[in-house]
Amino acid sequence: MNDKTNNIKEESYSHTLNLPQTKFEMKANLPKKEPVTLKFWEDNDIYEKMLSKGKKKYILHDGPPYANGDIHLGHVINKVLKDIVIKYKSLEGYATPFTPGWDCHGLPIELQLFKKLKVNKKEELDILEFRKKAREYAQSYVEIQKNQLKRLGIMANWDNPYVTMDYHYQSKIIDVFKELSEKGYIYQDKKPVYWCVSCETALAEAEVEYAPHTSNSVWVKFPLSSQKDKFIIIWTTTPWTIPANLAVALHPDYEYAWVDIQKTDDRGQKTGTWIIAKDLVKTVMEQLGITDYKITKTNKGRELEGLEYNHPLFDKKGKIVNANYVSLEEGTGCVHTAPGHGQEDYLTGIKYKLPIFSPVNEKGLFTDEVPELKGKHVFQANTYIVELLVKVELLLKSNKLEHSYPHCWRCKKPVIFRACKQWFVGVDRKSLRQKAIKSLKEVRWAPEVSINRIEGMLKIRPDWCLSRQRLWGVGIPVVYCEKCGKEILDSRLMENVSDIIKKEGADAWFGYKVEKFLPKDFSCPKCKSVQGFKKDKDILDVWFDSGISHIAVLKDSKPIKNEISNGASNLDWPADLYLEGSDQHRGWFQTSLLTSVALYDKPPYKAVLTHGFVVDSEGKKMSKSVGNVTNPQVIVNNQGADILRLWAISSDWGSDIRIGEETLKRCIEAYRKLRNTARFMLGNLYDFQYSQNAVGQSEWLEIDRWAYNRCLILMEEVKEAYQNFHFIKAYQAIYQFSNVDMSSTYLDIIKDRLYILPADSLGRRSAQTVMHFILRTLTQLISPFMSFTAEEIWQNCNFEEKSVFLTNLPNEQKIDEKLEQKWEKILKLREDVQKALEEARQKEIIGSSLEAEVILYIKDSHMEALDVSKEDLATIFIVSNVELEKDSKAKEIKIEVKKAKGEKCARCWKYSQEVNKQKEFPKLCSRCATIVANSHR
RNA sequence: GGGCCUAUAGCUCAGUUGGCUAGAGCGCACCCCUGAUAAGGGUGAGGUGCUCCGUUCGAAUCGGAGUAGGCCCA
Repeated sequence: MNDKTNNIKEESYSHTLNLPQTKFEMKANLPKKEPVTLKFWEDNDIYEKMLSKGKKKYILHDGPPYANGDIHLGHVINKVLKDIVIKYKSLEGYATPFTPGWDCHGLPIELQLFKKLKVNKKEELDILEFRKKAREYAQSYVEIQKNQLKRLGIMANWDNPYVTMDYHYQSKIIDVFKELSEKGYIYQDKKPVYWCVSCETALAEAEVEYAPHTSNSVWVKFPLSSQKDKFIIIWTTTPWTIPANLAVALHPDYEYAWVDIQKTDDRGQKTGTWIIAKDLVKTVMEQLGITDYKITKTNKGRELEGLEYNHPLFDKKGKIVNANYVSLEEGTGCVHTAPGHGQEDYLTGIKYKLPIFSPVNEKGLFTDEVPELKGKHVFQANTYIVELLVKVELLLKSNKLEHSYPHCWRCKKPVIFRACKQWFVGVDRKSLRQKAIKSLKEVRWAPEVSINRIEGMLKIRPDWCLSRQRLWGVGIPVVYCEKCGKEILDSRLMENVSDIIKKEGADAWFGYKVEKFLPKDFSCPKCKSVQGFKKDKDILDVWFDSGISHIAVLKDSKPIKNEISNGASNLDWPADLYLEGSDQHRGWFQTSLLTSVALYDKPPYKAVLTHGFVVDSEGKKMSKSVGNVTNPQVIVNNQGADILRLWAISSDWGSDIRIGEETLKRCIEAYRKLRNTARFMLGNLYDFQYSQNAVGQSEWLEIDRWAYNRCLILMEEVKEAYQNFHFIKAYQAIYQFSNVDMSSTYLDIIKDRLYILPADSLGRRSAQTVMHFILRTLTQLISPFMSFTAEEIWQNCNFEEKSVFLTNLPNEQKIDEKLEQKWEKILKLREDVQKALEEARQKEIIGSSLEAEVILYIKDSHMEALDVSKEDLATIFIVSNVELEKDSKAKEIKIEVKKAKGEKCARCWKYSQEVNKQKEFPKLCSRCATIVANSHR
């Protein structure tokens, strides 16, 4: 060892400093650490204990995701936002029992199973066997999704979620159906559905696929009733629906022409005056090969509304109606309307109170409602109807047309629209619609404009069709009299059904014979028959299942691990908050509202928050085919759940939420910054025990009081942001506090005190006391979103409570406005000084700021206003010396930067003229010399 | 096609009732530090405020038209 290295060793005073020490690693390694934290929460029942700390309750009612598939980012944003609300409310001292749910019945699961089991016709199935498999399938996804959600750090009543296929829940569904029925909301009517005549089954939208199909397209004259030789001309590709024609729809705003056909052809068919949309006259005439015609007048569609015509085939009348969906893309602008055979036709039928006429049975054969065609198959009937039309001289033209047409996904045969009897909730019964709309005002909507959306939808929504011709769901508890066909809504019967389902599940309805459910002395209310009843075969719409969750879950809640949570886990009705994606305006928000207003006259929620959808970095929706889907599991496994949670809170839920590479990069950077700031504080608290080392507030140094004050201000900001559901604002405030107020200002300034001063000195303990408070508060404030990391911080510091989630935010303290104002000025001055320092650095006068001496030339009047000693200013600027000079010419303050006098102290690195002037520690300034000397004794 | 909504720096967001050269943090560039070190500090450069038209003394902010995108319908 030569002299030089020996010297350096002697000159190094690092070992005499209080440098930070912590086991809290800089590198997060979240994918590895998070599971450990999860286990900690689980082993210590942290969630259950968390519930027991508050008396006031805050109920966020979970909207049930569908039990199929893996968790995607939509689930993530939704559940993380919920978790943030809950954890924050808990910090405020509320008990926040949160019971997650799953929607388990319904078509998607059926379809998955059909694929898996290679089933062709559902009639081939043993229904109970199938339902058993469906239950297993749903259960398996409940477990899969539950684990994925748990992994995200969502705290909830995971051991006892609500699943809509629970026997208890299923029986509740029947109970609500019964209550609605008793109040007169439930009725039966017909409605068209896709129907495969080959499979003899109703098909859902998702079971229909479009394929080319050749149809008979026909142009037909419908004679007006009151005016001779005047006709309205329709065009259709499904002649077989003409027998069910009840109306012809015109667009109210389009011009319709009365066209005189001049030339009489051989068959005498192309004569008279025809009504056709004006813009289509030319096209239609060309299609029909007519050259000689004249438009005599025109009318708006709305002016023709109500005109009557004679049905072309049968002795009945139809009328002209208006509909906005009428287009001029093809046909004549006059749309043949058969309410029993089309979705739009149906709605028009409802609007004009037309019967939903559908004279076709399940095999596709005409019924005796049309005697002329009885027994004929609809597809074969096409030709026959064309012949009939020719016979009555009303057919203008017929040809083959290939177009896209719905086909059955299983047998690949073309499907038809056929009206079936279905059960409905009458939205206009007992003013339900008006009451529901009125009740919207009692709810706090976030964002506020979302009330427009649900109100708009509520205003135009049709009656709620509850029947689904499916297998996997809760049966409709209704029977029919076989003798007279009467449908029977009977409360006693429904009670029986509910009781049995509660014990055995909804399979019972399908498994037992009808007699099992009939009450004593049951008879048909119409024909008084006492035997011969059959069950309704349909199941309830799954939206009904989830729409009653506020009843099944909130009104009828089951406590969890009661001995720990002290009963606080019981839920309350109505919920404080519903929080779902914006698609639920049509879905769950609405179905929940309707059931609630119908039964209890008020909404099931006090507030509703609607968030946008997750889209890619360009704002486009994610889709497998485009290949822009981000998989949350990948992020969790590579970066950690806290990164995703950070992304969730740093996004504005009010509109679409973007995610992309850069977004995630920014989240990771932000995460590191927050983590490191916390790490620094942890490291500097290694020798601090609050009970032994804390300094009373009155003894704190001023800058410590400032930092404390800033932290109080932050809490206020965060609190207000949360009250407004403005999570991102809370996050940004926290982040900036950590970054600006702490990392680059306060922590940088107090390093000197922390490192240099004796461990137990007032200056150091004062800083630590405040830092302890700030770290504690900051950790609490990030815990709703950076839950894993917050817990990790907590476990690395000697705070009293077992977990950050068992704490409350500190009581409200008075904010020192005066101090804040004063320091605003000081920090502005600091900024200016830093600019001056940078200039000096560019000129190579200084490198580190401690190499500088700063001279402030201050106008006389400002001298007192500054109210800080030059020693404090030097500390605040992190320079070696500050001199204050009065200067009457200075505008306010002029800043000059010089190379600091003296030499660098080997210990504190400040420049001082005292260095090299002492015997014992020549390389040190007097402050350090004293400290080192004392520590040697 | 209809209803509702969104559009401010590379990213995430602020911008009260229309009013000073449109802000913040991050990122980026450059510099410093090497006792928070795969860290920390400083300075700086970035914006046709989606486009066009209009109201106004004055518009990111109000009105109209359009473009792009989202959700829900059709």
